Amino acid sequence: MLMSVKTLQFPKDSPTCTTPGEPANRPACRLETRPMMNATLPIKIEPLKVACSSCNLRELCLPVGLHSDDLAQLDKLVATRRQVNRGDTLFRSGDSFQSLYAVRTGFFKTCVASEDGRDQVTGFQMAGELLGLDGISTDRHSCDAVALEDSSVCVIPYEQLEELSREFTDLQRQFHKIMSREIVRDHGVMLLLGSMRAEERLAAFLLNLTQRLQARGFSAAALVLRMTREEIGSYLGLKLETVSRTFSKFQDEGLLEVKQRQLRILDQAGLQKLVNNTAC
Amino acid sequence: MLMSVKTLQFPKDSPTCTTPGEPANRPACRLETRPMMNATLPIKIEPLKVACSSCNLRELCLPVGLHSDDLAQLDKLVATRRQVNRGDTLFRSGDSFQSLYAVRTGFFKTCVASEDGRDQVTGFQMAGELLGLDGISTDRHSCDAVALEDSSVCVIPYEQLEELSREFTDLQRQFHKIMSREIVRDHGVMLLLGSMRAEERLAAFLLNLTQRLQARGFSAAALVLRMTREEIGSYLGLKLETVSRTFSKFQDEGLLEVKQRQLRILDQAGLQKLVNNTAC
DNA sequence: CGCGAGCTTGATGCCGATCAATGCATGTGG
DNA sequence: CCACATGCATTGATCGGCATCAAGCTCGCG
Repeated sequence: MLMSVKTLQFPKDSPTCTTPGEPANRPACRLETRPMMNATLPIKIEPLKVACSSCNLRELCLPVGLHSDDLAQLDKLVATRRQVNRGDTLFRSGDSFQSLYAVRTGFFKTCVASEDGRDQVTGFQMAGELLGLDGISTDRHSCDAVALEDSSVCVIPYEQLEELSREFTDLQRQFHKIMSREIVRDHGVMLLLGSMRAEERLAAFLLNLTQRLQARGFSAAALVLRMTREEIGSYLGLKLETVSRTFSKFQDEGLLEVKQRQLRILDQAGLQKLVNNTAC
Repeated sequence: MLMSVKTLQFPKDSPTCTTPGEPANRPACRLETRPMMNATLPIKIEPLKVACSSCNLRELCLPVGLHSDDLAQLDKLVATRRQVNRGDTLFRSGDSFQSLYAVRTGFFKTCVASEDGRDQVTGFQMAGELLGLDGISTDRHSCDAVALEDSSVCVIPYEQLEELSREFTDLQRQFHKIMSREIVRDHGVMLLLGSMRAEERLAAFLLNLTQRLQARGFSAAALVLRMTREEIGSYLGLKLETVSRTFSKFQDEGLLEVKQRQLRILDQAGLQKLVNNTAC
């Protein structure tokens, strides 16, 4: 979240994707209220044939900028999908690292934990975003990835990705850009956590969220939060009460309409101002 | 800084390097007090032949795990050094991205800025650490890298690195690990900024610093800070007064001996306890 | 209907920010 | 060499934003 922060509102890299418009968060992201179970059921591996070349996320995901030859190769690599139900983990800290995952549908959070129990949400991932980059460093994952709604991911075996990217320059380049972008994003979050006040943090968070939804063809104005106040708070370095109060404040000021997890952005410019006009 | 935080004190990846021992921060890192000038003088490019294969940092830097063939290739790639004097910038946010840099001697900080002027130190880099990974994502740097003492870096032309890493699996792997490690480190900093109190932050910071110095053969007990209280504060999301007060508190408690920038760690275990025992 | 998870809202207190003064080391110019 | 300026660090006094503690509320579900 939060690219270089200079570009909070208009990330340079947001792919071109026409935005259909209003109908509040499309039903595509369904949030049926099902029991939130953390039980680790036997993992469903669905060897459904999925072709990157025909995926409607290809302009957002790993294949960005690849030509048909390369894409055909990538199709061979990304052969399986995996379904992850709400509340289930895709991987946990300590798990051995084998694959990266591209979110196909659904929504995830990643979080790290310190041994004394505290944990910190380090990001929220939606369609087209990659999960698991943390695992490359030590061949073990260093965070948990948890589905916040029923989701499916494309499995990208890492060894094979390395192999393929030795052959295809464009794929190599794209992969490196994705890793670098994650680093830049993280720096933006550090800036947020290190120097912004509660209102600014929440405003920045909301703007970032709507941008990313918009890039995926959703309305920029209406959205449904996939995460709890506590998860937002963890991500932003705030307590859930503060998040809640700040939502209420924004509502009082006419910036937002808040009904539990249903949000409507009424004054985007007003939110943007909050992020910029700090001290003054 | 701050790897996965689980491993704050003993990072798995710290290379084996015998530690010579006591003599307080070796004079190698000299800090002659020269005028702190920010003027951008004509950049000195020193085409000194530097061989990774004979560099005493090769067990800490990009060459980790490479065999002699690969190393010979890397030597061709990394042909130039660049001197960066204290206060000068190696690169700035917005500069076009061409190369990565490996710190050879000296000490750097990197910082990002929001357009309203605030800025945030995102890291401190010492010998063997890589600078510039942020630039890959957009072909422009997204942060400033500033030398905190007279330093020299090895210039690693990025295009050539990509090329070479297509040829040499080990180099590719090592490079990916370095990027991933940076991501993991960033997550650790987020945990710190999002959930720790001032004392814990400073303790974690000091422990991390001494670890890294130790990995480079310096004493774990005595060190000279290369950065100001304000820079430490920026990195840790605190004000300089808080940093100063916390140093004093640690001193009162017998954990440290603080004399301006000269530090002596008196009770490492005590600091470690602070990081773990939070709310407890 | 009643339970529970998640959300809202109020009252209070504390940690760290802010404001301000002083100290200390270094460098400069008379 | 001293007086002074400058940059950085320390320390105190005060203030405020957010955490904490504590009720209630809402909504979906068994």
